[in-house]
Amino acid sequence: MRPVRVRFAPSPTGALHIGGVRTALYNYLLARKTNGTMILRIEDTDQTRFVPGAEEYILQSLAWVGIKIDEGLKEGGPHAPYRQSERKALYKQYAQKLIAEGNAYYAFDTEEELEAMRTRLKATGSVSQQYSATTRMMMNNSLTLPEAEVKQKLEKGIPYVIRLKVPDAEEIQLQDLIRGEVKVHSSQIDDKVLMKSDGMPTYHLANVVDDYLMKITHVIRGEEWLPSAPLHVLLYRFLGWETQMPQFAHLPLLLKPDGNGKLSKRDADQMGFPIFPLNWKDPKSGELAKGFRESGYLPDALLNFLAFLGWNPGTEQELFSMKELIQAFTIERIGKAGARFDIHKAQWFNQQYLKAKPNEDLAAYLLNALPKEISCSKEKAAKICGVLKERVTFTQDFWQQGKFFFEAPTSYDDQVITKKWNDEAVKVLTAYARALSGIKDLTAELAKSTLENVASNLGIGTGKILQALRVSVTGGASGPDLMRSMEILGCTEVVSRIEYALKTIKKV
RNA sequence: GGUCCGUUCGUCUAGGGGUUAGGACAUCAGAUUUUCAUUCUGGUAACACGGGUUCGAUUCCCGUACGGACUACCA
Repeated sequence: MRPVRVRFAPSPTGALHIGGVRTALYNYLLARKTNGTMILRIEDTDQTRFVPGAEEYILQSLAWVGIKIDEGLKEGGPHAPYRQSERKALYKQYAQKLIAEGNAYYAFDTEEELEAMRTRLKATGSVSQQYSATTRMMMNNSLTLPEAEVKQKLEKGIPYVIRLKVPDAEEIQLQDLIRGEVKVHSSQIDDKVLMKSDGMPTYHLANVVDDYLMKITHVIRGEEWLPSAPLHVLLYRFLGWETQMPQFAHLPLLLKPDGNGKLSKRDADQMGFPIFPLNWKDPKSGELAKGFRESGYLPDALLNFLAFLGWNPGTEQELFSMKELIQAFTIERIGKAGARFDIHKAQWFNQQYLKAKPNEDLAAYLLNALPKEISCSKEKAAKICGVLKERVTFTQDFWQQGKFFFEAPTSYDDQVITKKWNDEAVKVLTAYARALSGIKDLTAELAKSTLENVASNLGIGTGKILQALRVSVTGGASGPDLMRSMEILGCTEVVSRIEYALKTIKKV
């Protein structure tokens, strides 16, 4: 396949949600696979919805998951600027061209007039209340007004919008890479606003103009754009760019876990799991939405999970590195139906990735979570992660499950005490602590053999007192391999913990 | 309401005119294990429905149902 030029074009109206990350990912995979170019374009044509920090958030999110941009805000590129608000002046000429050629027109209708039109149409039982071929001649625009009056209004600075003059009876078809041929009758499309009264273009115009100017070859975006795709085709045609029109691929949506509607920003946290890559604090409401990163997910695990929501390689391999994804990815293998977002699968992926990581890498997560007053060497942290890695799902589990390595227990698991803390246990533990205190470098093997010796000397099976030993050393009823844990703790600490337990735990 | 898109185990999906409809997650059971977890083995579980086409449809076609998206001077 020839090198593609693809773009991810979010609007900075809030946190980038996970569906957007997947869209970015698919674009990125295709770009890398074909040795093409990944472009990031910020679609900030709606000034009323501008959210401070959103743009930076998008950048950081993409960086975190490992999607690298070739052309964009920070990277620059031959088609800069990559922020639509900074390209404002550019769009007008194209709108003007459309007007000059009779494919667009000025409209002066006020909000009230538009509303009146809709209610009037509704009252007459009309099936649609759109500004379209059937209604435009009843409205306040350059098609109905005398030329002089239009000119006068324009000169006087009366607010206006520019609308596309959609042909009234034409079958518009497009070839979608995922869905095949899609046909829509032009009568179903309304006379979309191209230029808003504030002088900004709408998405429809801006997106077509920029895709053309930036030489985009493939538009890969969410299915929510499918209904307006024919409109975009029309725009390409009127602008004389139809032969250079990019190919379209409309991705299946990411649905809520219950399948009821598309996964939306509002679902964050309410469902008990993140849907944003990073923590996001809404600057208006101050509400904090949890991110995947802060919830303990690894970026490559999240990416792997996301890649499989709507795409699959057709083999039975499930674990894919970014490199492998790039190699295996094809648009043909993207599915058509919406995919429900199932966090269980994401957790499983995370677990797999955590397990596969070298202990030294994992150590960072533990070190990071450590309270300031606790210090720990990298080597020790790596060791701890090593014994813990088979049992963690999230990065923060290393600290949560490994706390006992740093803090001697002050309370003990009740169930173990009632069930396993008996005379035999006390006898063995007392002897064990004594036996251990002579040892300098405690290893797991030595800890085990010493325990076996002590126990067998007393005629007691080790199995019977292991739980008691665990509870005295860790305070808990379950945890990683006890002998290896004791090796990490060191002999002195182990002995003191056992002695403290022996003193503290009173069996009634 | 209209337009468009979709529909294989609970979930993500493979498959495709003749298959014991495959895998993974989840779930259940058993095994291993010093606990819990891991791991291993096994089980439950799906082609939305109705018509065609065909010797034969889960697969192709048409309907219906259901779901979703869109229907803004939002993207």
